[in-house]
Amino acid sequence: MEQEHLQLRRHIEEISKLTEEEWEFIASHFHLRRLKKHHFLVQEGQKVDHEFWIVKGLVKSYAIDAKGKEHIMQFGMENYWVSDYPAFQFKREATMNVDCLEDSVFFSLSFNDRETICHQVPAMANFFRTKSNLGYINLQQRIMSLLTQTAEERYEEILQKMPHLIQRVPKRLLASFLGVSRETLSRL
Amino acid sequence: MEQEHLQLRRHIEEISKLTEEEWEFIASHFHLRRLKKHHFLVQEGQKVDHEFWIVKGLVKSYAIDAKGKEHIMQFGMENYWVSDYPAFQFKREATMNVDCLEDSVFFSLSFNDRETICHQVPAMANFFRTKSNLGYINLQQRIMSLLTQTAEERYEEILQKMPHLIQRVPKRLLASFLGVSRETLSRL
DNA sequence: AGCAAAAAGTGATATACATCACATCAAAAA
DNA sequence: TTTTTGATGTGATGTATATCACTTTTTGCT
Repeated sequence: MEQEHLQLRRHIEEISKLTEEEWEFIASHFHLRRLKKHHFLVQEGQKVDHEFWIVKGLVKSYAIDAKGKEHIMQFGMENYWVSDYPAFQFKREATMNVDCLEDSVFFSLSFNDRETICHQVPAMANFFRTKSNLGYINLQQRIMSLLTQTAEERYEEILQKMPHLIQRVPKRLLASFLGVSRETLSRL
Repeated sequence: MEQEHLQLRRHIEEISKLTEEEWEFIASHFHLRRLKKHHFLVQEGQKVDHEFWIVKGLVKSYAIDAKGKEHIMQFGMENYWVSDYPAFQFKREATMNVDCLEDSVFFSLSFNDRETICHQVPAMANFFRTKSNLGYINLQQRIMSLLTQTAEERYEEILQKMPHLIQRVPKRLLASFLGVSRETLSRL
């Protein structure tokens, strides 16, 4: 089995153990893709049929507001799941973009294939359930930090909690993720 | 079958159909509870063994910051799921509170029972998976609104999208949910 | 290496919003 | 009903952060 598939299997089995048969079935629905820096996994206005799991590299998902300003929803690095989830879930056109900050390798999984997998392999329903729960908790914490903390406190916290990410991301984008202007961030 | 259980079954079957046998098994793990206004479902510092599904009434989940200010994570009304999810998931002590804004009736479900249900009844793993996905999307949208919109825009939006909720919640709490001071909200 | 483009730093100024203080009004409790 | 408590409104003032304009530094191309 190739390196990338092994990595995916390990990621899943951290939460749900699989039989060989289940794994074969699951793996057959994931498709390996590669994109260079600056290329898009999801583009605003287009259909979003897939979610993505990053094998290697770094992407960002973000929306552009009325004034043309970019607001970052998520950074996706190794072993992260990314998409424009509202569009993915409701089969609508993307309102977000997802593009590569680094040359990236990732698996893509279609909505229908994910549903098939979850209904055929109960362990996978539980895997995605758990992942979604953890993502939910993560977003709750981000909301709390937006409600309770100053720009400076949020910056300090992310420096502590995601030191590896920080080194791969320009401060301009970090500022956007934290909801601060790049000038203010630069003065902290 | 009592009214409350019927309501719960309908709620689940909007997403996943159940056999009679499955339903009986599931229902046996939910416990009906009642609390008056101002009483707590979850209290900061205590263990959080349960999540709750509101049958009737209204609750809020919130954290208190260093300065004693209350920040609302969520309002939970009829058919909403509520808990201190970080504490619930990781079996830690609550950092949030959940209390009743109105006299309330709700089901409680323990973490272990939820896991049991999800592993015994695959349809329920898919039910909770879907619910969690929808919750995740909801939180993403809230984050985007915190990053991109002014206090006024956020207020207008919630007035439009949740008119029924607005009428049951004092503006003071709405302000806290939106991340604005009550004085500012009053001037919008 | 040499040049263009992007990132980061910094001063001056503007502004959305918070905070404080107090008045009014409505609703629950005694 | 009277009293108390909580909710709401509003002025005066303060402050964190945005915005604009420009410079310096770093990175990526050719």
